[in-house]
Amino acid sequence: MRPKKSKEQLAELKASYMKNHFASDAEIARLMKITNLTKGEIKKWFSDTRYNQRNSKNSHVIIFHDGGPREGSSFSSAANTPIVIDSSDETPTSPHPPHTPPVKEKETRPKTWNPFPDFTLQKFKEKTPEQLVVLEESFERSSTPTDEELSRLRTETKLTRREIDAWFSERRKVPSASSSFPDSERGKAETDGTEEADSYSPSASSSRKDAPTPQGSRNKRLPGYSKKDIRDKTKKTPEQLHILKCAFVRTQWPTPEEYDQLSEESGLPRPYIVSWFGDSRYSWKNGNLKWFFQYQSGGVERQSGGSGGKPGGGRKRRGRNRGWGRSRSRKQPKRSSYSSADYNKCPPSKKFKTGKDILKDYYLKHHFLNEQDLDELVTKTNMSYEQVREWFAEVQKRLDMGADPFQELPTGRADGDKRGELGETSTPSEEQTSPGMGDEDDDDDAEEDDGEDTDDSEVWEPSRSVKKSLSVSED
DNA sequence: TGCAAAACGTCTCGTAGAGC
DNA sequence: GCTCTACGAGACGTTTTGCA
Repeated sequence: MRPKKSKEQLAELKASYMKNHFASDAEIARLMKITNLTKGEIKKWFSDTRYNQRNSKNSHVIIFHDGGPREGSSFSSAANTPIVIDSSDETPTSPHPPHTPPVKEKETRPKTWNPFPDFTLQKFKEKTPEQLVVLEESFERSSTPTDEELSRLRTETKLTRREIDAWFSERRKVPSASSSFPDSERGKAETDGTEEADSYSPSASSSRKDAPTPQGSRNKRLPGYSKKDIRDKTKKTPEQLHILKCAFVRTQWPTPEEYDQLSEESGLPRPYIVSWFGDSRYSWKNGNLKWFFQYQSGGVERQSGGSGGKPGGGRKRRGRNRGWGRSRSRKQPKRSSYSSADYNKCPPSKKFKTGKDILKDYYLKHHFLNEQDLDELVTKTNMSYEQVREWFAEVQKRLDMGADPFQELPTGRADGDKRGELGETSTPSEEQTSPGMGDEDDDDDAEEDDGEDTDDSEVWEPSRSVKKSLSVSED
């Protein structure tokens, strides 16, 4: 059961939303007091509301009546004022109401972590000693709370079901509270009034000294701990990193099952793994993932301390190819499936099909790139939009120069040639749209991808960044 | 049963710190 | 200075839930 927010809570949230679609810290603090919701819940509500309003059918003009769309409870005085919302969603500035300056979302975001002294616990979704007592008591009764119990816990602790679930999940990993939750740690947590107790789970219980602190979110800034302490606690071991890196080389978008599997394999909490993959993708996209090629080239086998092996020469693997924009209608992309054994052995790349031939065939047939066929080409070749365009541009260029247009053309990583041809000279941004596309089991995946991706190709569109770069290149 | 709200999972992106 | 890593924030699409 997911308890809905009460009318009063919604009214307050909506009233606040009316004033500003991006709640300030002060406003959130106020809402937290009034609504008894956590900061995360409030922010989530704002985020979802912005999103939903943009996507709603008549999102250009949103009117919150008193008490909201359904209920007629009291509401703020500003509630009768229509709000014009730009639903273009092209920039993060759109959700801002007219009376607020068009500040970019990223600019509104604090540059650094901003302490929130009065609401530290909520801010970090950390649990108070009282909450922990309730949770512990419940856990002692049953390690797997019923829905009823969850609801009760939620009511009592004011935590979200997700948080409670996560706590139980982590708590179950701990053999016993006494052994896993050292007094010193508990004392610290309690005296700090932080959720260190919450983090007692793997970090304190695991023999892996670097095992991080899980509990749903990976981010736990613990007052009383130095940043170094925190980083040390959350730092992954070389072995764990190796497992993750091997998995990353295989696929940059693991399935949920694979995340689970990796979590088991590495002993890391799942959220950490998900985050790590996200970070790695971002680094990869920006060309900052130096270890990637070492792993991909097979130069790293069973390493025991960071990346090693022979450098360079590897092909990037396709994870989620063609750039998966935020606006993409998101089915789960086709992802590789592999056994857990694969995680450790970083299987060597194998030869895969080339998208070059597809492009060549297309070119021979049409002699130019028809924009309408771009999606299809991207799908078939496992190349990015940019790469396809690049390929055609190169053909044209070579034709203009009177050279053989098909000799060693850049087909990107779809056929593994890009590394040696364009890849070495391409900028990270040039590579960003199709991380590691094509390669090894893409031989197989490519076939499957074609089918599945084609299904979603109707709704897929390149990410904003891709679109942007494309439009630039078009210019 | 259909709709709307809420929850959920995962994404990208920017940034800071640690280590080399 | 560079690379890697961790973290915070918000966006987005899907699923679940509650209610008329």
